[in-house]
Amino acid sequence: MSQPLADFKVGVDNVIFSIDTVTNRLLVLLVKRREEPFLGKWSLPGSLVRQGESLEKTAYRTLAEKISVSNLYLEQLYTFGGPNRDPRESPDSFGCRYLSVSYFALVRYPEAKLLSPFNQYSSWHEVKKVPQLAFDHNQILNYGYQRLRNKLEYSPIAFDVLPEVFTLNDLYQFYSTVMGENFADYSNFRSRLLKLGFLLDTGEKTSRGAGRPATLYRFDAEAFAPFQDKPLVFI
Amino acid sequence: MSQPLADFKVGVDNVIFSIDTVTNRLLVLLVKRREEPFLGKWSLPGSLVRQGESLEKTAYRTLAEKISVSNLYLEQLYTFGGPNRDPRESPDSFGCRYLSVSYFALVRYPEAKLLSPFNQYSSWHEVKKVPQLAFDHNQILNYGYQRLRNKLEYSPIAFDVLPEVFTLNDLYQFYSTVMGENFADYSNFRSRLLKLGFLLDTGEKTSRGAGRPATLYRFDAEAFAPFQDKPLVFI
DNA sequence: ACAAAAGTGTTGGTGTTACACCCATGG
DNA sequence: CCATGGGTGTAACACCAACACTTTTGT
Repeated sequence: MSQPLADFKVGVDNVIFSIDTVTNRLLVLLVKRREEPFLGKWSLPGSLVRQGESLEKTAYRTLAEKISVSNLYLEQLYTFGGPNRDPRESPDSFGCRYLSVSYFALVRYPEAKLLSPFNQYSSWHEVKKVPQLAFDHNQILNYGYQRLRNKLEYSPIAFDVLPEVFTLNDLYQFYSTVMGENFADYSNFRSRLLKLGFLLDTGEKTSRGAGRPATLYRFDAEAFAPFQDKPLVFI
Repeated sequence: MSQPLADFKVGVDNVIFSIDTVTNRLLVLLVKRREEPFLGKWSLPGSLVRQGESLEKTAYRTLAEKISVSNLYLEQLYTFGGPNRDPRESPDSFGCRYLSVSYFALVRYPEAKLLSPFNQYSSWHEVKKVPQLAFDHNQILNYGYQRLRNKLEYSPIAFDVLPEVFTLNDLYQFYSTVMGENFADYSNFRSRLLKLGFLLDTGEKTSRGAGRPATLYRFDAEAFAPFQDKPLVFI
């Protein structure tokens, strides 16, 4: 205990993803900073942890302040806490460190309406075209993007965010939007997922414009259980 | 900013694994607590973050205080920070929260000698037989164990901790000690790894007692590159 | 010679890729 | 009747599990 300990303020920064299934774009929610440092720059939505509040609760609150969410997936990402990641922690500001516990979220796009008081300052950005962000937020975003792709390959998080019933094409669009160009061919994606057996045929069909009507499926969480941590699809 | 913010002390807890290749046991380093709370209980080695010190640096320092390490793998695991995880944070202790950023380490066993001043209070424990630990450390340990198995399947971390040159049997023992009973058969493990082509035959042989001498191999980091994030072995 | 350790091969089955093909509907 | 989107099938190939087998050493 010879060395002085660091004092910390702990904040939560959220990487909130959403998939616009109409234009097939992967989006991330950013807010424009209204104070120094980095005034006017885009940044990840974040907030400091309050008394008696768990980290996850802080993450959820931050999210709920920006958008109205009904369905989402949320998990911790990484903790960034090196000295000098925040310009405010210069020696004359009491040597206080800013620790950022980052969370990763996936929300249902059509329902994730931006709340009005923040409309001017927060908006969805296409992940491929995000500008330079405040602090080390570009790094956090990249880390989150990687995690998103991993999760999609191994976990059923897509079903947390797709409608109750969906077509196999919806699912395929969703996956290929996130995974990028060199994703598997539709017919193989299809047969692989159906063989796994956790997609229930509802019997209902839906017709979108021309073409044969598509079968609507439903995700069966119980039937999925055996596939925990096993890859669902390949690239 | 209506609600009061939480004050934090930030510590790092390490899950330090090691494989005893002689007895084929997976070990974790624990220290016996010498102060309240949980006086006398075993716990993960941890330390509070000092001024100007990065989280990773703290993790490394904590590790170096307990054992002399030359070769290791270190990565961040998870941040546990809910209220009430530490009994010290009761309302009469200023409502201060203890945040634990956990790190996961894999060290080379034969060289990881315990440093003398701590000998009485720290020791290696077989992972299968760890007692009840202080705080939420059992939870952290389990989380680390899961990560270890994942990492072994997807990353070449075994080679950070095996000697420069090793036999395929050494490698197999290493893997099956961590992965458990139902791990692949030796001959299949062998042919799979050799086919991948990042193990260089050194031409040298080694003889251990009776039996045919084993070829010594070396890990080739460059040849490994294409296999980033792809599974190396199967269960 | 024999046991022990190292290393090779075979076989049946399964998964994956890439592609061609059939089905149902709207205009 | 044809373009469009939905859905099925298949041949070639790579891979994996299990297990039997050969080779090389120490005693």
